[in-house]
Amino acid sequence: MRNLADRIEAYLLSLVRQAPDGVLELQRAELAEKFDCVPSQINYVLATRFTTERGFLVESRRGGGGYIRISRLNLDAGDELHQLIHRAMGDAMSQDVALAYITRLQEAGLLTPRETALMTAAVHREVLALDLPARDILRASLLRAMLLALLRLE
Amino acid sequence: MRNLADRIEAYLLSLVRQAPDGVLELQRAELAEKFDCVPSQINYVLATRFTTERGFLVESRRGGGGYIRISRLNLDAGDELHQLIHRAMGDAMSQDVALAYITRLQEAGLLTPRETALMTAAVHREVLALDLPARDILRASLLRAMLLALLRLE
DNA sequence: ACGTTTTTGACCTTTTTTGACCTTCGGGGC
DNA sequence: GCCCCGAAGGTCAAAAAAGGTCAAAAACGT
Repeated sequence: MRNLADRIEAYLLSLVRQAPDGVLELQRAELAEKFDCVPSQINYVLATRFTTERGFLVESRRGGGGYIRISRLNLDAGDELHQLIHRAMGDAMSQDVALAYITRLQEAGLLTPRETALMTAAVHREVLALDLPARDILRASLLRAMLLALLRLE
Repeated sequence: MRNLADRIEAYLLSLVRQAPDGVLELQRAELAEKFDCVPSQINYVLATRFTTERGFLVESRRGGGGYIRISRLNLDAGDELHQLIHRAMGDAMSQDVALAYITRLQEAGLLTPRETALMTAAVHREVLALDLPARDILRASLLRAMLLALLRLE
């Protein structure tokens, strides 16, 4: 295989596939050791290959007993959400647009009334008290994170 | 399990759950002995895991016949939610404290798993990408807005 | 030759573990 | 009653154990 990053990707991919619940946990230093590379190479692979766009979730913890966890998102179920998050949504969003998305998701039966209320409240401009270019960026980040969280539960 | 602190936490948690009235009493030295660690490790676990935000009260007594007592506080009525929003919640909140509250509300049956996931995601520091005094203020405002929104639906 | 992707390394942050030293309480002896 | 002693538990900071970030250098593709 061509390069280190690709080899590490292939290795991790095979481990994730083998994992019964699609969840893989490992130590960064150990993996770096195995491939005889610097630890930050692992971060590079994770950042470029195991993105949410490709259907992965990466979490980690520092300190004694730290780890990196890679899980596969269950994509079939929430495909509509996934599309929305990665294609339609830009990295800045006005309140109106955000509310329109939320409403649409509720109408599609993807959000309960309580969930809709929650998200609607979160996205309001008085809550996100920032000046304007920043506020719209924060709103997009917030909405994306919340939708991603739902995707992860499927 | 990954590390000592997590193992001790799990052990204590299981004992507290088993205790009929949610009160557990133990000797620090004995527990340290059981896990083969220094006694102050126990204090570390208590300080980081059995906090009031997570719904625990820890008391202790020194000297002969000394002990450590862990009790679970309960958060039942929606009335508690009011309290949380108006009083307990200052105008700035760290991620840890926010997560602790959200977890407690879920445990009290006031939030569904999806609502918990939504709020948990919203409150994360990578999502709220601001510098520090501002981030904690925004987080408090966001959490308050989301909880109020749920309260209004009742 | 130029832009893009990969590789590397220096430096940073978070979390846990450990140990030296301190405080409080109860009981015995005076 | 007062003092001392041993039996608890408490505090704090250093060391250790992870993982993260960022930008420069190298390699690659066209």
